[in-house]
Amino acid sequence: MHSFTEENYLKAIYKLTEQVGSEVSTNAIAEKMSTKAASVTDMLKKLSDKKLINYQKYQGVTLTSKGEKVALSVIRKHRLWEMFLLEKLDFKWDEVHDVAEQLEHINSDKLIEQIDKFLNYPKFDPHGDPIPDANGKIQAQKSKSIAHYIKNDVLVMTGVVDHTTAFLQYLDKTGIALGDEIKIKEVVFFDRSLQITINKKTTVFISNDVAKNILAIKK
Amino acid sequence: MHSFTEENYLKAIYKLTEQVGSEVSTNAIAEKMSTKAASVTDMLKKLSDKKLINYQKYQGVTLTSKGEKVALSVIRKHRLWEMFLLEKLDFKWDEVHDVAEQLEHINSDKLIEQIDKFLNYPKFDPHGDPIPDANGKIQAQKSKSIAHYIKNDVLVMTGVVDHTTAFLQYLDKTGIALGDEIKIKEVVFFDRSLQITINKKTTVFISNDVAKNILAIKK
DNA sequence: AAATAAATTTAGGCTAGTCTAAAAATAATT
DNA sequence: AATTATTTTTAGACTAGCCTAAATTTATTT
Repeated sequence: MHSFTEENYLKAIYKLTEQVGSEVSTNAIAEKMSTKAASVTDMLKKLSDKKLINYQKYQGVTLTSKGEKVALSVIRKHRLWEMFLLEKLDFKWDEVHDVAEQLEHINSDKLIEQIDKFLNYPKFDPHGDPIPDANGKIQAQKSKSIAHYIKNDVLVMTGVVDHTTAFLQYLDKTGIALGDEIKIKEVVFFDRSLQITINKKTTVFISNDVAKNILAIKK
Repeated sequence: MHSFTEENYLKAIYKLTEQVGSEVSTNAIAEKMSTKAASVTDMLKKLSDKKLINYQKYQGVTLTSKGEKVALSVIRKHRLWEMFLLEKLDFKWDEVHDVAEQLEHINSDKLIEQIDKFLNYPKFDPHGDPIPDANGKIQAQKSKSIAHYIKNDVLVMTGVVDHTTAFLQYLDKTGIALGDEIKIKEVVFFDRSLQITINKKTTVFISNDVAKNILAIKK
């Protein structure tokens, strides 16, 4: 297997690649990993020897498909553990990250598949980020705030941007929950507030400020 | 915090101390840790510098109260995770150990307290071994097989020795489960079979062979 | 009590991952 | 195009944990 450190480098490279869309620089990795460029270079050589990254001196790096598979597996575990901590163990939003950073390196296929089952196979974590499946396949579309969608779009609520209890309570009261179907009935021109239908039943109005904090994907 | 390796050494020393009842030898630790005596000596120096063990060259080691606290915390986590895997994630007996060995090193007070709560604060793991509480306090008595007890003893069922599905199914059918009150009504002299009352309700007969595989403590 | 055997420690070396300081390569500026 | 600035890599060193081989201490026999 791969060491914790190797896994963390691969995850960092994956996420940086997502952001920049091309080769990732040594300095960018160093910053993300809170380490020094020289240390990164050492690790890049090792990962390259193991065929986990494509690396040529001074040219930046990309993941090989083998490396990407490892990264996606770590991300899958991270997101499922976050879900588990939040939903089953009453963790608060600001408490989950550090623990999930540790749990994501636990090596046991059975463990993570059972956690997945226990959570009833969620497709998105509550940040709206997609959870890769056991084969590393990832839902093509990423969640966007519902402020980005247009009239008549039919969506699935996948997460929130603002995780304060105040906001979560507002959602609760309004009757919007993870997994709900949301249809955009109307976009009010002058303030971009929305009229939406939840699960084909109730119809509510929400401000643009609220809309910006609700994540969804097209159904 | 302490490294995984340090935690594993402390746990090994704790368990060996339980077995031998006095100072633990370098060789015994080496064998338990599947490593070489020279490596153990190195680690003993480090643990001694950190005041986690009492160590004098050639004289064997004992844990300091600080070291014992760490060991008990690791054991607590190990036993709670085993419980969790077995009860909540449908793991089999032979599957839990390796994963619990990893999970026992996850560092988060909140995590382990929530797991404890989620399991409804078990006092014994299903081996019948006591689970230390959050302060490292451990139930004084260890579980013994009910074959050790005598007429009129009132017990709490804490675990099993034989974890085969065949035996577990037998217990299930007979109506004996973890946490049940078991009263020894009669010990048959010639074959040491038992008549027991479960939860003050049903009374059943079990052979000595079965009794030897059921763990309990005095109520 | 001396000699031998067993256990333990020291000495020196290895790998993974990190660091600082200096050298080399690439990018930006004049 | 030449110079300067930035980025990246190399060189050499450090710690944690591990190893083998040799030295030392303790235990056991004779």
